[in-house]
Amino acid sequence: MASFTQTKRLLRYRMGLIRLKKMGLEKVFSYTLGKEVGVSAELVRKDFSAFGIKGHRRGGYEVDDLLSSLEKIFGKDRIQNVIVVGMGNMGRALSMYKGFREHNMNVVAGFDIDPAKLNKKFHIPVYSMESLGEVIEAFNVSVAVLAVPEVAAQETANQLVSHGISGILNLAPVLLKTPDHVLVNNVNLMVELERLMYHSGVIQ
Amino acid sequence: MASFTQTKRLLRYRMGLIRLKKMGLEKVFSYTLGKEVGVSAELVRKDFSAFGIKGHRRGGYEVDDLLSSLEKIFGKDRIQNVIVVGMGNMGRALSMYKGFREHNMNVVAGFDIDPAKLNKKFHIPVYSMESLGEVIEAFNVSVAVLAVPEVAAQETANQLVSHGISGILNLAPVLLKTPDHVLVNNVNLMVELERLMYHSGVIQ
DNA sequence: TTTTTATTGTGAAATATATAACTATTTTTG
DNA sequence: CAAAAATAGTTATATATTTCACAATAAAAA
Ligand SMILES: NC(=O)c1ccc[n+]([C@@H]2O[C@H](COP(=O)([O-])OP(=O)(O)OC[C@H]3O[C@@H](n4cnc5c(N)ncnc54)[C@H](O)[C@@H]3O)[C@@H](O)[C@H]2O)c1
Ligand SMILES: NC(=O)c1ccc[n+]([C@@H]2O[C@H](COP(=O)([O-])OP(=O)(O)OC[C@H]3O[C@@H](n4cnc5c(N)ncnc54)[C@H](O)[C@@H]3O)[C@@H](O)[C@H]2O)c1
Repeated sequence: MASFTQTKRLLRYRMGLIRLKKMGLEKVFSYTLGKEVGVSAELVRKDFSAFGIKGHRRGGYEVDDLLSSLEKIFGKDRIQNVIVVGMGNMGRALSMYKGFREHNMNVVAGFDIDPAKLNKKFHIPVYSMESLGEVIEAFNVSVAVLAVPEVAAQETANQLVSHGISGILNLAPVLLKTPDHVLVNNVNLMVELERLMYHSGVIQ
Repeated sequence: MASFTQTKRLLRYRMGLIRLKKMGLEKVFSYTLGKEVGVSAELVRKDFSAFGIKGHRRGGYEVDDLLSSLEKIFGKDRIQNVIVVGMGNMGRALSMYKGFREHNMNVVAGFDIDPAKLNKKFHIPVYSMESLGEVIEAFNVSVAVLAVPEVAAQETANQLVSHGISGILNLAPVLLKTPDHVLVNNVNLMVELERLMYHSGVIQ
C-alpha cells in the first residue's frame, strides 16, 4: 500500500484538481498540478504512475479522468460517516465544518460526557457516551474524531476501540495506546505552532 | 538547523516530559520517553545528541535538565504572542484554547472582515482587518494563525506578509504563495481525516 | 576490588523519499 | 514528410531519515 506521506499528496492533488476544475481547466500537466499543491512535477508523475494513473504523452492529464481515478482510490463515490467525541470548542467547530460534507464525509453525531452539552437540536445530535455503541452500529461508523481533554483521551479512545472504531483522528496532545488494528492519526496543533515559531526564526 | 520532522519530535518530547514530571518522574531513560511519545529509544538519543543534550551513561536523563534544555532551544522562557485571523468556528476555538497559554503562546487578538464578529469584550479582542498593522507592531507579533475560508486565504496571507508576519499556521486547504522569508505550516484536517480513512481500511 | 549489567552515544547500514536525468511518445512546425 | 518541441513515464542518483550494532562508561553486584 501507499505510504502515509504519498497518500497525503494524492489527497492534496485531488483538492487542487477540484480548484483547477472550478477555474475551467480540462487538462493539467504535472507541473501545473505540482505548482498548485506545492509538489515537484516529477513527484506528481511518480505518484500517479504508482497508482496506475495514465496521462497522455505531451498531452498532460484529463482533469475529469484524474478526479474519477482519485475518487475511486479514496472511495469518494460513497459517503463516509464520522463521529466527533468531545463537543467542546474544537469538537463543535469540527462538527459544524462544511468542508467535510463537501468531500463526502458526514459527521453524523457528537458525543460528550457533560450533560449540559447534550442536545438533539444542535447542528448534529449530541449524545451521551452511553449511546456510542448504538450510533456506531446504526450509522456504520468506523472512524472517529477525538476532541476530549488530554487527561480523558486514553480512556475515551479505549471506549471507541471497544465499540469497534478502527481509525481515530486524535487532536489531544498525547500518544494513544491502541491495538494494532486501530490506526491513530495525531494532529497536535500546539506542536505545529511551536515548530513554526522555531523555524520561522522567531526564537532567539 | 534541525529538520522540520526532528523539531516536531523534540517538541513532543517536551510535552511528554511535562506529563512524566507531573507523574513524579525525576529521571527518564531514552526508551521510557520514547514509549511516551511513540519514538524509538535510539532516535530519542540521536535527537538529544544532535542538540548537544547529554545524559548519564547508565543513568538516563534528568527530567528537569532535559526540560530546561528544551525550554532554551524553543524559547519557552519568553511568551510568544500570536494572532488569529478569521474568527469563525475554527478561529474562535483556537483563540479560546487554554493549551497555547499553558505553553507560553499568547493569542493576543483576533481579526475578521465581518463587522458582526468584531468584539472588544470577547475572550480576546477581535479587530477589523484595518487594525492588523497596529496590533502586530504593538504586540511584536511575528506568527499568525490563518483561519479564513479557502477563497480568502491567499489574499489574507498577503496582508499578513505585508505587515511583517514571518510565520503562518495555515488551516485553509490551499497552498499559499509567500515570499521566501515567510514560512508557512499547513495543517489540512480534511486530508488528515481522509487518509486516516484510507489507511484504516475503511475504503474498499 | 573485580565482574556484571544497564544505558548512553555514535558510526555504519538500511530504508524511505525526493530529485535528476533520460527515454518514449505525441503534437506541432517548417 | 522530417525535424523540433513538449511532456509523460521510468530508471538512476542523491538525500534524508531511521534502525542496527556496538564501544564506552557508569552503576550495581559479587
Ligand atoms: N480548542 C483548540 O483550539 C485546540 C487546539 C489544539 C488542541 N486541542 C485539543 O483538542 C482537545 C479538545 O480541546 P477543546 O478546546 O475543545 O476542549 P474543551 O474543554 O473545550 O472540550 C472538551 C470536551 O470534551 C468533553 N469531555 C471531557 N471528558 C470526556 C470524556 N471522558 N468523554 C467524553 N467527553 C468528554 C468535555 O465535556 C468538553 O465538552 C483537547 O485535547 C485539546 O488539547 C484543542
Ligand atoms: N471549522 C473546521 O473544523 C475546519 C476544519 C478544517 C479546516 N478548516 C479551515 O479553516 C478555515 C476556517 O474555517 P471555519 O470553519 O472557521 O470557517 P468560518 O466560515 O466559520 O469562519 C471564517 C471566518 O473568516 C472570516 N473571513 C472571511 N473572509 C475574510 C477575510 N478576507 N479577512 C478576514 N476574515 C475573513 C469570516 O468572516 C469568518 O468569521 C477554512 O479555510 C476551513 O477550510 C476548518
